[in-house]
Amino acid sequence: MTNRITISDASRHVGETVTIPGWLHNIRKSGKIVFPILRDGTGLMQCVAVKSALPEETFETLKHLTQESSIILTGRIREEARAAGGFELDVESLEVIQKVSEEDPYPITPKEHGTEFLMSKRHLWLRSQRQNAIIRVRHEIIKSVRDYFDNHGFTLVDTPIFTPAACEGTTTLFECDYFEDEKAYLTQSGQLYNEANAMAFGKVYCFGPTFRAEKSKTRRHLTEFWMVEPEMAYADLEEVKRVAEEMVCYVVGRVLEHKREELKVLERDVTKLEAVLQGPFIRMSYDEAVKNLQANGSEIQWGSDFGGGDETILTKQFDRPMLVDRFPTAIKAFYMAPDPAREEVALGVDVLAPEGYGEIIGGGQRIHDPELLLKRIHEHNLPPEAFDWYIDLRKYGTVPHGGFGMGIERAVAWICGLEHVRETIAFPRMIYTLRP
RNA sequence: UCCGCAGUAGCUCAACGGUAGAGCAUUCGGCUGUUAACCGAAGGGUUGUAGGUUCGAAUCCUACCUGCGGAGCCA
Repeated sequence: MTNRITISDASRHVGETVTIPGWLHNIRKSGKIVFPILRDGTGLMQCVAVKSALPEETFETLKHLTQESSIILTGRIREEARAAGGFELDVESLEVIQKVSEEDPYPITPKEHGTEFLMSKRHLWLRSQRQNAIIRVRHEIIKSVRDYFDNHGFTLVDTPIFTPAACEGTTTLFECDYFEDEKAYLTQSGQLYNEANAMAFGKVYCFGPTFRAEKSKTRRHLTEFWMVEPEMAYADLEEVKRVAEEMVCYVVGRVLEHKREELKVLERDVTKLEAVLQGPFIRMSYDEAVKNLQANGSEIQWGSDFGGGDETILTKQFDRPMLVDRFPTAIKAFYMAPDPAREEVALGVDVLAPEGYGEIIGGGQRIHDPELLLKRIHEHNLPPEAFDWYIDLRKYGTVPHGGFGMGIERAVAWICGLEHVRETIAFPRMIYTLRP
């Protein structure tokens, strides 16, 4: 018969006696009155326990509780301007599920800690308000990405994690020895399968984990990350760009609409996110981008890819994301369609997030001409027999098509305004980081 | 793999060739409106590891280990 609620619902239970199961986030003591801060995963609630209003044993037990002890508090909810959340619970009774030992107290104290230490306690760090807010924003981003595609005629067709060969030749792959006759690798993109699926369903997307065995140690890289990849039949580069822009705007709008509190916890400057929706994204060709960079002090030459600093120089000039297209064919994947008007550039596009965040999306139009595809496979020294099914797609009713991939963690880092992608996923996997 | 920076109490840091210290956390005491509460006291250390220089090393030198940042590659 207990009136069990969550802290996020407190405003609807003012004046009621309720029960909230949770954990002791912190406690402040002042003689005969104590203020336990209860955490239940949905928020924080300041509670008040007055010695004179409680049995001696209850008060003493509460007073000596340690941080993160699991407790169930029962009391009356009251509006209270002095409490952080605007509501307060007058404690009437207390059930202790477990008191955390004084000899081995909760390691994450309400003071400063370094990232190295916090990462080693990632399983506990997730309980903090800030980490909680990031993961909740991540959830909203993923949900809105799915909603966007679901509402625009895309069918979810997930692609395999085990693959027989590299989707894109250069990057290193994780090997797996289980399968008979040949080695398997963890996927680094669902794109090739997506193309088959697009010919079967028209518009598709896949959403799943991706693995890159790169020796990268930067704030933008994870070894295991999540990617959403739409692919559309009868679509050209312009359509790919249109969909990418519309989707990003939808996602940013949804986060602004539903996750204001979380953005506040993260101290995110929401005007920066609102600016994203104020007008069309900046459109720039690779040629223009190179000229822009050279004029701003970069040593980039036409023909090479952007360095990390280059993306920062470009994106800091605008308050909206940029669509940079028509990269040199030589630096792009074998399946990227060349511009018919200019063979040396490919119909590829990157979306660069503002404020220096850089690339969050890469994509473009694929080669649909069978002869050209075969030629490119040879030029890239790829074994044609490994791509026989992929070549089939060009033999049986080939059509212009394209799509893109968005890295979820990079999108989360940008929208949350984070320094490093490692905080955007509950248990990040990086080189040298497998635990916890 | 390469180039930088850093490892001192559970945590965040100080001491920079001459007795290892503070704040937080923990314990005890005080306080009926606290907001990373505050005030007083106590316990807590093989200074990342192994060598070397020196009368004496947390401090200087060498190697290694670990972490962080960057490059390449990418979402």
